[in-house]
Amino acid sequence: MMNKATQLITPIKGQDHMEANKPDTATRILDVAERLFVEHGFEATSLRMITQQAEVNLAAVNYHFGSKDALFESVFMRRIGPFVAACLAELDAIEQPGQALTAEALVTSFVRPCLALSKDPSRGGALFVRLMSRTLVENHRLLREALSQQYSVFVQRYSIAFQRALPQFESEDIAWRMHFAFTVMFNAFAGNDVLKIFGRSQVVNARDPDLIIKHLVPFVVAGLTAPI
Amino acid sequence: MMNKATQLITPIKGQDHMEANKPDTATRILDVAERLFVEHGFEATSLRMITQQAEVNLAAVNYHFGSKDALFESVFMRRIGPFVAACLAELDAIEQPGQALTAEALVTSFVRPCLALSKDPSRGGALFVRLMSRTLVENHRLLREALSQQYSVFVQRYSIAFQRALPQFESEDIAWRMHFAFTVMFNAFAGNDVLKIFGRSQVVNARDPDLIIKHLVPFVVAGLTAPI
DNA sequence: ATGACTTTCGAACAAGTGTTTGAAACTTAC
DNA sequence: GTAAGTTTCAAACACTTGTTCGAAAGTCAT
Repeated sequence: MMNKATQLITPIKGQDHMEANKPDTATRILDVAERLFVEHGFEATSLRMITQQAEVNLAAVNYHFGSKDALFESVFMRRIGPFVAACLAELDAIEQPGQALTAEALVTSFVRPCLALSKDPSRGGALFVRLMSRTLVENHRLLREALSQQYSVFVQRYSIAFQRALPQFESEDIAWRMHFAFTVMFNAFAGNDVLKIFGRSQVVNARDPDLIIKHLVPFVVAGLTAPI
Repeated sequence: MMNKATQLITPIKGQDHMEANKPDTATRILDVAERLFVEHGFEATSLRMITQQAEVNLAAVNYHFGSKDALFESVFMRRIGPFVAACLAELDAIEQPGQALTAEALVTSFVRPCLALSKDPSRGGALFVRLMSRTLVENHRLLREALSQQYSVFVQRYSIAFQRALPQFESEDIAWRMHFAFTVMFNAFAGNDVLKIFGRSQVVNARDPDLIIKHLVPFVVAGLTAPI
């Protein structure tokens, strides 16, 4: 099986006869798998669905990724790194020592990468946020442990930042409000419309990124800063 | 196959030799299925897992409910009716003509049935809210259509109520805020902790109903009533 | 006790699942 | 051109899935 080193080199290889700029086999599998995992969930997506739509052989998944579980991990890991990095970069920009740190700036620092993601199909578009929201409730055994160790810096950075931005509250209260804030932000970008389950929601386009931000930021900031 | 009429009568039947007050076969299936659907999701839960834990024969599911899809619908329908009724009753109580209608009262009218549910294992406990949050992202083909027609009254009642409680806002803004409010309320009671996916969350007991309400209500009310 | 239902049970069904294998095709370097 | 290495492919693997069926067991009114 192809190892990581060769995988990083292969993009430069031959591929002379341009066939509609068809991406790598592994990339095509990742793209299709990402979409299908979001649409139908992990369990309901079969490898045959993926390989057919990706126009690759069935065995290609196990050859390139090892197993279905490992494929899911690869799908997830391809996006999470850059996303977290983008958030931390935004944090760096607003955490300048002299500058005051507001809750709104913190909310925006998370919302902006979500917006950028939603508008850039080459980076998975809005799919990744939806994938995260699915992963959240599906409670994947593999990811929970793998991620919780690796990306705890994300929560730590935001926790410290929120402590600075909301010095009037105790840390337990802040933790709860962060919990609520990230919940609503994630689900808003994922387009999970709770009210649709009870009947036609009034929100006409719950997945329009600009509209989301316009309404989302004031809501979250107000919730975060409300007096206790 | 047993029809609905007989099903309503059967609870009165024999069952003389008390066997630890074991419930009906159909009820036992519903109870186990509800728990497993929440834990593992619809697709990842096999009929054999259900029938083994319920200590019934494999064919019992198809005999009593017809199919796995129909079983899921039954699991869901058993809870949704009483829950919606409880919310509407709360609404009735606070919508007295003379009385002023506040956003906080509306939030509480939804949160109280959630709390009652969480504390009453005989009605599914917190499981049902978690089931709803799973169903929400799993986007079940069956439920979306069945529910959207039947329970549109839920959304309509709350829409009208929120229009009354927040007359200073346009209906589009209210729709968005309702969208956010119900999103965070549902996920809070479902115990979906977004931050856990990135690392250890600071919220120690995100599933304690009383703690949820204490922190949730101020957050949501502030978000709903924030000036635009 | 008889007969009519209702419910349970074990066994089997066809279809779909993730994974493996070994040979073929392709690519690359000498 | 040859050989080594990489990638694709068709076929099969063992296994699980939801569903069906007919017989056995249980229930109940007469």
